[in-house]
Parts: sequence; C-alpha cells; structure tokens
Amino acid sequence: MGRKPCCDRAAVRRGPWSPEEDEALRSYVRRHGSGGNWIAMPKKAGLKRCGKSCRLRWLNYLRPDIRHGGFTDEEDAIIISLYSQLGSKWSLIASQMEGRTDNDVKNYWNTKLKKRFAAAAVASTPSPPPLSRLPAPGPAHVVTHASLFSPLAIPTVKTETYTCDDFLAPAALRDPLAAGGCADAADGSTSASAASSASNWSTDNGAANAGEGLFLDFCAGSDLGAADLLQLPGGYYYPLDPSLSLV
DNA sequence: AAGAATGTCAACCGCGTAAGA
DNA sequence: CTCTTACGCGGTTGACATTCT
Repeated sequence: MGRKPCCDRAAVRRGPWSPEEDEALRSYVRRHGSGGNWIAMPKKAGLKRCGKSCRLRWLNYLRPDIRHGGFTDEEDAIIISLYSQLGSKWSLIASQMEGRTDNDVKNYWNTKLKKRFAAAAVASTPSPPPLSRLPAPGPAHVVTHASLFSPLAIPTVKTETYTCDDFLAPAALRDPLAAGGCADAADGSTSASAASSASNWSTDNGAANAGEGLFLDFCAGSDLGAADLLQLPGGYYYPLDPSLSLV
C-alpha cells in the first residue's frame, strides 16, 4: 500500500530526457514561466512527462544559471561547513552557492566530500586526542558525521551568497596556524559579518563537546598553511587538499 | 581484450507541509 | 476547522562511464 502516484505512470514518459523534450520545456518556461502549476504544465507544453519530472529537469538541469561540476575549494569549504551545521539540508546549502542545485551538492557530497571526510577521520584515529578533549567515559562511540561535531545553534541563515572570505580564518587565528602549530582552538573571536559564518569561528569547545567520541586533530605541518585548512565547529579542521597528510 | 568493480550523476519516489477551497 | 492538491525536499535507484584486474 504505497502512496498514490502523482500522475498516471502508464501515460507519462520516464527516464532520460531527449534534446527535443528539453527544448520544449525550455521554450515553454521561457515564454510562460512554469505558470505556477507544474502539474498542468507538461500538457500545455506538449510533453508526456510528469509535472514533478518537468520541475526537476528545469531546476536541476535546464535553468540558465546552473553550473555543473568543477567545484572549487571554496565551494568545498562552504559545503563542509554548512553540512556540519545544518546536516543534509541540501537545498539550504545549495541556496548559499551561486548556480548550484541541491541535487548537485548532494551528489557531490555523497561521491566526493564524504569520502575525503571519512578518510580524514580514519587517519586521525591513531593519535590520541589531547587530554583536554578526552571524551567522557561511556559506551563505545559509533563514528558518524554527526558524532564528529557538536550541535550548533544557527541563529540565522545567511540570505546572500557566501564568499570565500566568509570561510577564511580570522587573521589572529591564521597566524599561529601558518607558523606550523597544532590547530587547536583559539579564542573564537571573529570579525566575520554573517551570523552563520561567525558561528563557524566560535571555537570555544565548551561543555557541549564533552563526551564527543572522536576528535579530528589536524595539526598543521610545516608544509600546511592556514589557507589549506577549513576550521569546523568545535575547533576542528578539515584539510581542503585531500593529499595533505594528517598528523 | 574482456569482465568485474567502482564511480558518477540524472532521475525517480514518497513524505512533509503550505495553500487554497 | 478539515480536506485536497501541489510543491519542495531528502533519500534512493539505476544507467552509463571509467578504472581495475
């Protein structure tokens, strides 16, 4: 007993879109917009497609401002940082990035970033965490993304597009990093303007982190400048270059 | 060269919810 | 209010491409 389908599956085409269908959809939306009704639109546009399918095709592929692939380090940083704060709110994350769709960001996370992230976590396990961060005694911890970060309250969601600067460490924090010191939490002060990015730099671990099971202690080696690290909530760092070795 | 394994990404599915009747 | 409808979203699937053995 599933939910009833949104359209007659026997009467609609499914699977990959042909160039002709793309063109029909594109030209219809250009002339009329979606008309505020995706369900009725395919019929008007002469398409034998489900309205949902049309909407998805337009939003994820045909929209003129879409960019595919070629994610930059800055975009990686944005995704990782926002994921650490928001979780799998792909539409929210994508909305902070020019020309990216939730589907694109989700796919990119699942196929690339997640693995880099997992590899970093594995690489960090052999070295014991600093005493000040030892987890409280308790049951064995399962290593999940959620377990890597403390919950973080997001006061507001930035409505404009993030820039790379939003994710650069404050100068006071960057200097000790560039000097090769271990990337431990600084004082958390920040001059970042956006509320959410400011929260990125609020590095006070506080009591919220007590009991967290696994800690990523990325220490900056001599070849590892601050620009190569993304700081994550809770005083953690993520190496933007996957080839960088972790201590 | 061929088959298997793995990666990538477009598309689908179904749930939650807002809006309107 | 309740019900219906459509939209938007996140999770998942499956086809195709690429790499490995």
